[in-house]
Amino acid sequence: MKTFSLDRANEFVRRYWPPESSYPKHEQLRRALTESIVEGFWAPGARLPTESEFVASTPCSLGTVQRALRELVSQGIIERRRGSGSVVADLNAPTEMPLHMRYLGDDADPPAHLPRYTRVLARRIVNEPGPWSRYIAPDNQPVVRIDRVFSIDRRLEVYSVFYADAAQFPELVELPVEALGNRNFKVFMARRYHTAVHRVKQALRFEQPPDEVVRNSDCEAGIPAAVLNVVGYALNEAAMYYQDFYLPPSSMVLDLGVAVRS
Amino acid sequence: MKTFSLDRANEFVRRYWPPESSYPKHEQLRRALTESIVEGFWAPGARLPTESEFVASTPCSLGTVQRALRELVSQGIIERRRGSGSVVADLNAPTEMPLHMRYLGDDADPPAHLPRYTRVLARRIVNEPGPWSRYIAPDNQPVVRIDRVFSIDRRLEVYSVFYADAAQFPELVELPVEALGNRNFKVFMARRYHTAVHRVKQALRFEQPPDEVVRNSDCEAGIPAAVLNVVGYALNEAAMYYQDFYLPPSSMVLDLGVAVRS
DNA sequence: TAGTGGTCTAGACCACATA
DNA sequence: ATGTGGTCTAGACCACTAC
Repeated sequence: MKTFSLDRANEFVRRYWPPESSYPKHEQLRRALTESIVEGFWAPGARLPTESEFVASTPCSLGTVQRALRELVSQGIIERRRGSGSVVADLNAPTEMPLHMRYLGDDADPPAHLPRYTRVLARRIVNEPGPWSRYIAPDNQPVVRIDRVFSIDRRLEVYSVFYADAAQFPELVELPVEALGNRNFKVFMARRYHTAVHRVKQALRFEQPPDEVVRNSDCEAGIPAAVLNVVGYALNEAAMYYQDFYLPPSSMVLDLGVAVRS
Repeated sequence: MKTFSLDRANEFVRRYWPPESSYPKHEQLRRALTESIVEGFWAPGARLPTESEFVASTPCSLGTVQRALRELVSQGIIERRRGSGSVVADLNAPTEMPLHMRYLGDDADPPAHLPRYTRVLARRIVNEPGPWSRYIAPDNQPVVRIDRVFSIDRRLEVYSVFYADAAQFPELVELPVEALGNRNFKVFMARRYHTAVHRVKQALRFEQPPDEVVRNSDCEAGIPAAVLNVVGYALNEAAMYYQDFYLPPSSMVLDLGVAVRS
C-alpha cells in the first residue's frame, strides 16, 4: 500500500504546506506536522509517511526532512524506530500519567504516584473576567467553570476549580454534570486539540478557602489554604485551561515535576 | 590570533575526546563539550572555536559539528550568533534570574519578580542520613546544612534549609558564617560545577514548623506550614543541593516555573 | 530481501557581524 | 572584505525491522 501512504503525504502537503513563508524549510515542515497533528489529520499512533515520501512530496531534501522529524522527536510529538517508521506519539495516556496532582505517598523508593479519583460538584458559565482571562479568554469570552473534588488514594480530598473557554469545549458545557467523570474530561480536551497537555505553568498562593471548599475537602475554615494554580498548554502553545487546587495540609508529598530555566 | 584558537581546539580534543566510544560522533562532541564546560575548560562567556576549527581538530565533518553545537544551543548551554561565533552561555546570572523563590507581587502585568535578600542564621555539619541523602549523599557522606532567611521585597520572611555535600563545597564549610552572603553562595556552587543550576525538581508537603522557623520567619506555630522542596541539578545531571523553603501564608504569588512531561 | 530510520560527508549558497 | 554561523543538498553507508 505504498501508493496510499504517498497520497496521504501529498494530501498533507496540499493542506498544511504554507504558500509562502520566511521560515526555513525544516521549520516549515516541523510546524506543518505539529499543526496537522493538533488538528487530527494524523491520529495518535498513526504511521507517518517515510522520509523518502516526504522528500518526494515536499520541496525538502532528505537531510532537511530528517532534521524536522528529529526536532519533533525531541519535543515528544512523534516517535521513530529504525526499520519500522515514524508514528505520532500517543499523548493520550495522561490518565495514567497526568501532569498534576501527583502525590507520592509517604515513603516509597522509587517514588510511586498515588491513585486519584474525581467527582464533579458543580458547573457554571462565567462571563465576568478573572485571573484566568489573560490565559484562556483574552477577549472576555464566556468561560465554563467546573468545581471538582480529587480524592487522593481515598485519603485526601482536594478541591479543584477548573476554567476553560466555553466555546472551545462545548461538551463541557452541554453534557449533564453526572457525565463529566475523570476519564471523559481528558477526552474532551483531546477532541479539541487532539493531544493532551504538553506543559504546565505552575504558581502557588495562599487564600482563605471559600465555603464550598471547606465543606467539600480537607481544608479548614479560618486557616489560609495553599492554592496551586496550573495553566495547561497544548502542543501549539495555546492555553487549554486554568485550574486552582486547594491543597489541604497532609503528610503526603505532592510532586511538582521538573522545572527548566525561564 | 587564529592560531591560538585552533591550538585551544586541539587541546580540547586531546583532553576530552574519548579514545574509543560507541556513541555517534555528534553525541561524542556534545558530551565532550558539556564536560569541558562543567570542568571549566571554557569559562562562561568564553568564545568557542569556530565550526571550521572543530572540523579541523575533530574527526567530524561540518554537518556533524553543527549538529552537536545545535544540540547544545537547544539545551541552553551555549549561544551562537551568525557573524560573531559561539560562546558559552553565561549561566552565572542566577542572582538576577534564580530558579526558585520567584514571587510575583500582587498584580503586575506582565509579571515581575520581586527582589530577594538573604541572611544566614546557622551552619552545621550533618552526618546522619536524611531525605536529602538519596540525592546529594548516596553513600552517607557528611553534609553541610545552612539555615537562611529569605526576605522577599522586605515584606515576607521565608525560612530556608539548604543541604549540600560538604566535601564538594569546602568553602561552604570553612568560610565564616558572616561571609556566606547571597552572592557568594552561588559563586561557590559555580566554582565546583562551573555553571549554575540547570533544572530543579520540585515537591510540596506540609509540616509543623520547627521552633527556629517560627522564630525567624512569618510562619506561625501550631499551623502546618507549606514546605517547598527543591533539588537543584547541574548541567551533567548531578544533584547539587537539596533545599526546603517554609512558605508563610501571604497574598503574593510564588512562581513555580514551567514543568514539562515526565 | 526490501525498506526503514540513523549517521556522516563534502560542498554549496546565503545572511549577518566585524573590522 | 573576510569570516562567522544557518540552511540545504545529494549521496553514501550502516543497523535494524518486517516480510
